[in-house]
Amino acid sequence: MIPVEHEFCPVHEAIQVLQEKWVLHIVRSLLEGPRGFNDLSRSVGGCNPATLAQRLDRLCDIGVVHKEVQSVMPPRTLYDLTPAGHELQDVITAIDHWATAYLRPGREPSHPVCQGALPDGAVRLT
Amino acid sequence: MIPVEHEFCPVHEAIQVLQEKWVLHIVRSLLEGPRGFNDLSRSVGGCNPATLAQRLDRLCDIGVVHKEVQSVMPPRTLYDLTPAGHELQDVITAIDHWATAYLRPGREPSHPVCQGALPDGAVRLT
DNA sequence: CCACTATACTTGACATTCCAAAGTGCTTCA
DNA sequence: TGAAGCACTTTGGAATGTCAAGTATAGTGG
Repeated sequence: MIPVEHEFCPVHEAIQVLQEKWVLHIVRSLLEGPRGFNDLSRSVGGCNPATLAQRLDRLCDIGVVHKEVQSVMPPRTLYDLTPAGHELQDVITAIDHWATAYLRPGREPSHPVCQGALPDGAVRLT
Repeated sequence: MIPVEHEFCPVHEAIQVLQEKWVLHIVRSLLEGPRGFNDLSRSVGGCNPATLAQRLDRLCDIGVVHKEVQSVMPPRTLYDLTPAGHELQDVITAIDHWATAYLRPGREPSHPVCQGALPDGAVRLT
């Protein structure tokens, strides 16, 4: 049940964090292993560095991501998930299951090529 | 594993949809049962009508939400989840588990009042 | 019967957020 | 020697989200 206004609701807070643009993508990438900034940027796909830096800062503050600066000049940094971050695996997995079951590409998906059979009630993207 | 660029990745698409502002909140509200527009707006909490209308349109197109207009004037509408929408319960549940385990309110959370014990690696909001 | 609330939105002006592009100083590889 | 990679930051414009007000009609309380 959703708590009434003015009560603290963990789920509400979690959604606030996870719905920020790129956050889920970032977590998903980091679940595959620690990465540097540019590497992460590529594997996330399409996030500009300004936004990415801001998201990473936030995720550090929150305690989901750990940032390890190996050298400042030349710059070399590693971003990794904290234990709390790793626990988001279940969320990503749930999304994965839902997506593969119900998501179909529309006429012009952002990342073309598709395969697999579609179940009843499949969903089309636009 | 995250597919390489230019391949269709259902998870990527799902994240794109779910990360849109208010979408997860909307789904969460509708999981509790069908609602009218204003009612939904209240239970979502803080989403303005313009954005809400747009999100609902999108979710309809995608096939996650069903809109039933009962009367146009005076206006009376019901929004409900489709079967595909209901399957998002698992995603919300996963977020719920993570949130209650790892999310702590910071010094000034948006919805105050908190309770429960905090595990190792708990996360603080800002 | 009259004021008041509620419904589902839309509109237009404003605020916030996001993005693409370019640049930084230094190292490594060709 | 020169090009590319690293981790970002800065900048101005573009997209996105928000706020307030307004619409036509029915139901409710006094």
